[in-house]
Amino acid sequence: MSDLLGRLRGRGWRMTSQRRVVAEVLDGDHVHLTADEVHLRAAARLPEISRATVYNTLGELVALGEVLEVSTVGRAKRYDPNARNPHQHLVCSGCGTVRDVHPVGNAIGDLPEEERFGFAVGSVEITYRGLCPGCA
Amino acid sequence: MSDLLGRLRGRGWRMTSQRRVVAEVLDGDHVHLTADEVHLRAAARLPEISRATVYNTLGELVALGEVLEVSTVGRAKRYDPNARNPHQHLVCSGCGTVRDVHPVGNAIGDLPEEERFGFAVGSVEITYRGLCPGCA
DNA sequence: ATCCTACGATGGACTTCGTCCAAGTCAAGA
DNA sequence: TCTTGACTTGGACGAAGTCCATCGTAGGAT
Repeated sequence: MSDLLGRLRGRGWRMTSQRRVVAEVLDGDHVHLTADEVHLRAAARLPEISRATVYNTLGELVALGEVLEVSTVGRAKRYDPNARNPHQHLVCSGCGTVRDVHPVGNAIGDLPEEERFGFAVGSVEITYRGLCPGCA
Repeated sequence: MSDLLGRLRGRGWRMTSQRRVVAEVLDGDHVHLTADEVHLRAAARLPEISRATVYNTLGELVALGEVLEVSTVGRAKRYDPNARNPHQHLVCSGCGTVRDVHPVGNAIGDLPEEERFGFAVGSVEITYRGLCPGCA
């Protein structure tokens, strides 16, 4: 993530203060913010930034593959900047905390041909659920 | 699913025409309706049924473990009545269609101890993504 | 069979999350 | 520095879902 700005510039992204701030907010490991949290933190540095811009920028980062959308049942989407490091998620059923994890094995390979129904399977998302030490 | 009504009655559910209709709509394999679709189909049989009742009933069925919520990024939740038969999902990135699938292997076992961060991991959800034959 | 009452249904307002759009602004190449 | 088209803005809009006061009724009690 540290050189995200450089990579984006290399892809012809017009660099604006808004985009810089959003990218800076999405920095680090185990960061899983909602769009609203991103907006809140971005607004701390750039008070007049609009919600629409945050949504636009997050959408572009997702399209560029720099950020992943994490689906959390029933809640707002979360954005995970750790897209360049393939990983899965471990979610606490109590408090909703999310950790990045790295299971071994090949989950796509585990899906038999006759279970694919002609789909071109491109990716797999795995979500482990359980109680974190604090909630147990 | 066929004896869902009996099981529910056995748990002390008050049986109403609305609940019966919702339960009947959620019948069969590979059924993954959104709340709105459930409402639409229920209303075909019971025109005055309200959206709130459909949401309430779906929520109760989920709480009772008779129905699963399937999270689909960016779209409405879908409800899967096949909860008693453990399975995973294959989702079309184009049209959102969902199929039940049964991967081989042991996904929970694939998560190394040092990647569990002290969590008591109880379940795992796997979502395969790709394009269905129609969308490819 | 009928009566009672607590549980369930209703529908409309409200909230949350997200998208769209027309107008204004500005990064960066000429 | 000038120009221009890409970017930002904020408010309206929309979809999905929740809440709540009120009404209706399933099913036990009589």
